[in-house]
Amino acid sequence: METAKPQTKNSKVYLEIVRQLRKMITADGLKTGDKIPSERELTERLNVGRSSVREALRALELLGLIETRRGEGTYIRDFRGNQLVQLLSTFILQDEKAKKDVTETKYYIEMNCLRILLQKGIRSTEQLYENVQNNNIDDDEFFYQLVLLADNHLFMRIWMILMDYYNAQGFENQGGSSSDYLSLLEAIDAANEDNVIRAYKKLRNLSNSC
Amino acid sequence: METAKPQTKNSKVYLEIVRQLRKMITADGLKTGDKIPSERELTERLNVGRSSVREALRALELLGLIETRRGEGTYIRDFRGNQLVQLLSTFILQDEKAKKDVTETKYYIEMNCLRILLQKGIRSTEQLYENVQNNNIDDDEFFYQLVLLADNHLFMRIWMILMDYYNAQGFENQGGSSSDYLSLLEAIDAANEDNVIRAYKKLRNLSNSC
DNA sequence: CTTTTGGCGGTGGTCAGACCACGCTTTCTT
DNA sequence: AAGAAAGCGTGGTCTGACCACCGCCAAAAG
Repeated sequence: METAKPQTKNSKVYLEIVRQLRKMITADGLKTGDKIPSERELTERLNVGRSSVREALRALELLGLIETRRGEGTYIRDFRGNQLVQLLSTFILQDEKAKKDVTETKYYIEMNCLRILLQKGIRSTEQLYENVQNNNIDDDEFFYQLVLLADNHLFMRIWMILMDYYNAQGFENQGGSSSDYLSLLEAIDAANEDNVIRAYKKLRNLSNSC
Repeated sequence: METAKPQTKNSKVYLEIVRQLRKMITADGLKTGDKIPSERELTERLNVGRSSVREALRALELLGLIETRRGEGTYIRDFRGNQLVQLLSTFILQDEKAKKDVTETKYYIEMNCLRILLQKGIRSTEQLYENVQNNNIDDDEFFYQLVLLADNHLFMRIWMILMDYYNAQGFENQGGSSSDYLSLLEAIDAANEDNVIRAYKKLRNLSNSC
């Protein structure tokens, strides 16, 4: 019989349940879309009250990590941090410094991915060129593709979160002209790091220093 | 009498409470550190059950937006845009591929911070030189100081998480000789980006490409 | 008088039980 | 066989109870 009673006096039951849940997920190899045990079953298995189980589940739900369907059950969700970010940004993202950090971080992550592309010898895709040439450019989509190409799951996750934050702040639309995007793609395929960074900075209207 | 009963059939009470809470905070101009009404008072004011209030509060707590102190109350928390990353990462970093990404990401983040230092014209501290000269070098501590200098809270959080994972995975010991660290510091103070990156890569035993 | 201490009220933490709303499956009716 | 109804399991919500903890203040001790 496992129990989710907190080991230390400070920790709370619902946090312990979150941990147990995570453990359970990895142990059973549960994936996106899979069902997790019902609230009442968790209550029994973890030997805690149902309200505590619900506190844990509601918290995870607000985070977008799980999804609950009344009358059916609770399922693991594909995280696309939407609601969460909107919530957070309107809530506490008043801090000006935090906003700057978001922008700065997003830009640096994007540059990282560009550098990774060069290092790994990855080239742009036809798709990207087509969108640029058709003047059909969505900045988020454009960089989503690039970050995806970099093939670093972690950067992808971080970037998506930052993108959501960035957009949630109601900034004026980013990005430059389609020629800027084209220059970037060409620099990538030419495998010239300096030009890539230069093109990126022009696209983002960043100063040339550094 | 206001009520937090969901307007539509789909929404849940605890989500409505979150919204009301947000409204309440902006309306009353509450800031970081301020106290919000007690659970029982919210129960009355919003005309809902206490368990629903708690579900909302627990969710916000897990998000790091509020802080609860038993016997005292619930307070708005100093939120610097990232508790989020902390939590998400523990859920995201499960698959094997991600582990390889950890190293790559950590290194890139560190390089980002170095570049930020140059761009912002920040120099190394005496402390850093002393530690290096005394041969008293802890790699984590060394880069912690540098990342701190970069003054980007988001990068700091991400880096700390990555550091934890990196160390937890029992990777071979990082870091080079003290002369490598010294070269890096000198390159920073010379504000020469190429040399900084070169010094960093030597320190980390990375290839020169890219 | 000052200091200590004990109790009281308020707060969060947890549990148990009850009831409702909903989706699905099975069974019964037609 | 097709449709309708009942039953079961699930999440959603509320209530009331009890505990642990904190801060305050009056009463007791010095």
